This record gives sequence, structure tokens and C-alpha cells, in this order.
Amino acid sequence: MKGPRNLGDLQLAILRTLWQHGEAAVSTVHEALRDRDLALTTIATMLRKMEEKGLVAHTERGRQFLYRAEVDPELVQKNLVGDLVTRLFDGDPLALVNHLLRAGEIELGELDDLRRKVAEAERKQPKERP
Amino acid sequence: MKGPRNLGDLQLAILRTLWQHGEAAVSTVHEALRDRDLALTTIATMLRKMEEKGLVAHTERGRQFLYRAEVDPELVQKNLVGDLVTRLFDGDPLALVNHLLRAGEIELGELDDLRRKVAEAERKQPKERP
DNA sequence: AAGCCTCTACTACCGGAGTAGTTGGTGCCG
DNA sequence: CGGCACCAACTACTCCGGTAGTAGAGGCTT
Repeated sequence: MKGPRNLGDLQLAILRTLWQHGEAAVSTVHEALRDRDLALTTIATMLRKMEEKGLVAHTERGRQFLYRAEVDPELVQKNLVGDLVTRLFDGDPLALVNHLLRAGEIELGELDDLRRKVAEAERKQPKERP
Repeated sequence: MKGPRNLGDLQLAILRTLWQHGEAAVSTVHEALRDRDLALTTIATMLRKMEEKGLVAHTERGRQFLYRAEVDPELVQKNLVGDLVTRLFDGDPLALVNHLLRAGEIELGELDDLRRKVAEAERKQPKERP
């Protein structure tokens, strides 16, 4: 179950819509992405292509197709972020954080807040990972 | 001076090579990327295409072309990371850091180390940003 | 001088994302 | 019952990254 590595812009946007909605008709997705000003058929076509690749699946409700994502958001995030880190930061995730700090994208204070929250969550529910 | 938003894998690898070397002949770049097992002409072609887009520039030394990057690493990083954050994390950079932690890519301890280093650097040399 | 070697220049091709028009089926409304 | 409105299916096209072969130019060797 290794998620996709090559995701276009639109595909990702569609996936995110589906993650949010759980299940959505083509028209729903289209509406959610209306700021992109795309034809409905464009969305439909993309969904079909994505289904071919196993990214999404559909069931039918009346004459409509209800699409849902078949890939895990966590996994996709991990893949995409991992790729970026590999390609841009020599595989060192910490370098990425460092960049965020230096570029002023995040502040030390925010980092501390996050740090506390994570430590908290960890104490409450220690997670194993394979 | 807005850096590029769409950088392919190979292009990024080439840029990184040039950033490292400062200036490099085609053969040098080719050598640096030999694990990709590409033809020399592939590198040359890509460099020419990249020059058309202003990503690199060249001077001639004898019969060789010496290429150098025309884009700033910091800027490219900022663009690419920014894009990812926008596309995947709703524009919230902190969500990215959070992901790294939850996915076990970085540890709290490492974050603390980095935090200290950055705080140190900041005290030593307070940075303005626009 | 003839040929070889080393580079760049040009051209071509593939695959995939993205975009949208056209078609054909089907239910609904008057 | 006949047309309208909706919807998925199919088809086609563009653009670009990636890949490489071939041609041509200029120096180097013997």
C-alpha cells in the first residue's frame, strides 16, 4: 500500500476535497473547486483517470457517481513531503524546518507551542511505529 | 525576481549541482548525476532548455560551456516549500512540522537542538525581513 | 593533411497532467 | 409522447519534462 509519488496540482486538490467530504458527486467536487474555473467535464475526466490509477473509487447513487478517496491522507503527505525533503534538502527533514525558520515562515514561539502539544499527546498515548 | 514554481526532478538535481559547484561544464554535471545513468546529451539538452527559461546561464571556456545557476537556492526552496504547504497543508507551515513529528521523521529532541541553534544565531545577528 | 575526438545544436519522441467538446443514455415535465 | 436537462463516457488536443540520437564545428594527433 505505497501511495502515489506523482500527483498533479489538480489531482491533489481533488483528493483534498474528497478527504474533506468523505464522498462527493462530480458536481460537488466541481463546486468546491469553482475558483479554478474549470469545466465540469474536466473534473469528471480527471476523476475517471484517477480511478484508473486507484486513487479514488466510486459508487452510484441514482444517476450520479459518488467518488471517495482510496488513498490515505497521511500516506500521501508522507510521500510528498518525503520527496521534497529528498530532492531539496538531501533527505534531512530537519533542514526543512530550519528553512522554515530562516525564511520567517514559522516563529520560534509557534514551534514551542507545537512542541508542547506534541509532547502532551505523546505522554497521553505513546505511539508505536513499524 | 520571482523564482520558478514548476521544477522537474532532473532540473532540480541539476540546479543543486550547480549551486554546489558554482560553475560547471556539462560533463561535470553529468558526472555528478551519474547515478541516474543518463546520456550526456540529455544533460546538455536540459541545460539548454533551462537556459531558455532563465534558470541557468553559461559562459564559454574554450570549446566548453560553463553553466551556472541564475536562481537563488533560498528562493527556490521558499517557492517549492511554499507550494507544498499551500497545496497540502492549507498554507499552514506549522501543519507541515506537525506532520513531520507525527510521521516520526523528526524527533522532539532534534527540534529542541535546532531551536537552540536558531535562537543563538538570532541573538548574534538579528535579521530583518520585509 | 587526414582523421579522430570532443563538444554543442538541432530534432524527435514518449508519457502524463490538464483541459474541454461531443455523444449518448435516462429520467422528468408538460 | 416529445423534448429538455442532467450526467457519465469517449475522444482529442496541448503543454512540458525527460530522454536521447544525429549532425556539425572546431581543435588535436600522428
